[in-house]
Amino acid sequence: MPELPEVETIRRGLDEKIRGARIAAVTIRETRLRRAIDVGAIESLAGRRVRGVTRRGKYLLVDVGGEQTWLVHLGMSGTLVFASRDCPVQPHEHVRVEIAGRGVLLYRDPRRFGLMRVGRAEDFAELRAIGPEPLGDGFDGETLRRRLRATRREVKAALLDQRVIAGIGNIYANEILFRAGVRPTRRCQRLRRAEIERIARVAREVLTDAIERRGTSFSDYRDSDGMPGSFQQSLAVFDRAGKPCRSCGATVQRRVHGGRSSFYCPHCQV
DNA sequence: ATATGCACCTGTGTGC
DNA sequence: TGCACACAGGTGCATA
Repeated sequence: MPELPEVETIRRGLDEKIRGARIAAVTIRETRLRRAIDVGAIESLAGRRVRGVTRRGKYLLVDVGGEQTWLVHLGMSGTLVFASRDCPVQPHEHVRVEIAGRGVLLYRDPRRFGLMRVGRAEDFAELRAIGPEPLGDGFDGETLRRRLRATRREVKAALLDQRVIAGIGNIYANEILFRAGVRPTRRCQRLRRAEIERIARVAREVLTDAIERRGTSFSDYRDSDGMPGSFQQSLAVFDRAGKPCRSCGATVQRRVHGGRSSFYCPHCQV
């Protein structure tokens, strides 16, 4: 579910709520995520103090000092919601982290595609190959061009590949390509330099706008306050098959590639 | 290298 | 109302 804007929204909320606080206790109710939770490792968070919360792609990194970091990926349906200390156990609440004097942090994940572990940040294999941050300093058309020109893949598949660029998922890949005027099926090698420049530029625009709107709550995404985002109101093509393009009125198309839906305007996107 | 299919799970919406 | 089925924001693996 959550892509870069949703994870970033959660990061900002959490950083504000738990930075500087001590972790009082950890309760694990369900270990069966995508990979089984290492109970001992997660329980070792108890007693540590939160230094800050950062993000890499769709991963959250909670620095708890002593060279240790709590790594969390929310998968498709994960949420990290901050609640009061007396909050009753919620459905699909797999992990509860008590933050001394502040409240509790609930990790909920109905589909259990998420992941969490504790270790040294530089040892996390899943972070090693992640591509550049689209909102990072120095990300531009040239950065993206270098990573796309060598491949014959369809451009949407490349944007979804976390090794090519960090944090983009199915919603934002579709929205970025719409705003850039490029069809999802275009081959990377055949893209004009100006098109790649546009993709890089609108990627930053779309992701920035979406963070301002606190993410897309197309069904069940919630931020760390349990509140939905509002970027779904700004979606141009995602989940709008059969509806008129907001720009030209042509009918938005849906196609499936590699098991994932692509949405595009046949008139606005070339 | 790349494409495809599937697997991991639960929940929701749709059509019959 | 019940049931079957399609589909969902992610990732990783096996296979061709």
